[in-house]
Amino acid sequence: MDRDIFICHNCPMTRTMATIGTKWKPIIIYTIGKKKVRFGVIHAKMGIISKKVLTDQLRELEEDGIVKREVFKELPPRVEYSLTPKGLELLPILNMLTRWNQKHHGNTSGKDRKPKL
Amino acid sequence: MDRDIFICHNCPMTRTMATIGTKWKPIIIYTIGKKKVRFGVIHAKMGIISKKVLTDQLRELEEDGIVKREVFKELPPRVEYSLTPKGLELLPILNMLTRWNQKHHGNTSGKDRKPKL
DNA sequence: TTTACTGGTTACTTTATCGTTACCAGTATC
DNA sequence: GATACTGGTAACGATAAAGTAACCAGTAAA
Repeated sequence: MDRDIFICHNCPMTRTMATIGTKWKPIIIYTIGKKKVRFGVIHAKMGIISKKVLTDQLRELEEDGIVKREVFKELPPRVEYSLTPKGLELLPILNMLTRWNQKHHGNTSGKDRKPKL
Repeated sequence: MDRDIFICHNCPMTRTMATIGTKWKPIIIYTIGKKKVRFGVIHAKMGIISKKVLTDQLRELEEDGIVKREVFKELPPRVEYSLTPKGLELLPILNMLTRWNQKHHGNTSGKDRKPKL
């Protein structure tokens, strides 16, 4: 349901989660990093996301000004993605999150809540 | 499906998202903040999450050592939740995320991707 | 005796998100 | 002519996540 009136609706954390809080977006941003990468490379690196969902999420990230999409008029098509300045500001924050997780779990801890992928 | 072998599985960002990347967890952590709050207060402040899901998410956060749950032997029952030291380390990072969002959207921008709540 | 309170639990339903499959187009390669 | 390439799109199906509704228990209040 689409409720417009509730207490937490406009709290900053809720809005932030709406923008980048989906399952894949932080991982996509993290995968792109400071580079310019092609769609196929992102897809190969991420390995398990479907092409359809990756396309959808990249579109939303582009719409939100987090990711820049460059189309080269070639065949077969070549499209490169990179983070905008706005997107680049997220990287250190995401890195802090991953360092927090690593500090508390290490890289290969068996006790991690396993990703549902 | 539960796939055990893929490229991005053990990347730190994926593991981090598995731990706190669900829709509600960052908002719960943000709502608790530095205080000790009762279940009913968290629920009232968040406003739209169901009791069942709030209970479930708090349980997982407790299991992951992010949230501390204190039961007082009273009737009707009184349970207070607070962040553990591990959980408190997340707060500044979540605050950075919300500041990033506010910097780029402001508090009431109509252009935000609306939370699907 | 009935209602209210709190913080749950459970079975089932609904919604959101993700994935599958087939298709597209235009060049290059075989 | 068929296949391969890339980066998509669309319709449909599957799964995960969230929500609903009813229930629980034991005191207190009405």
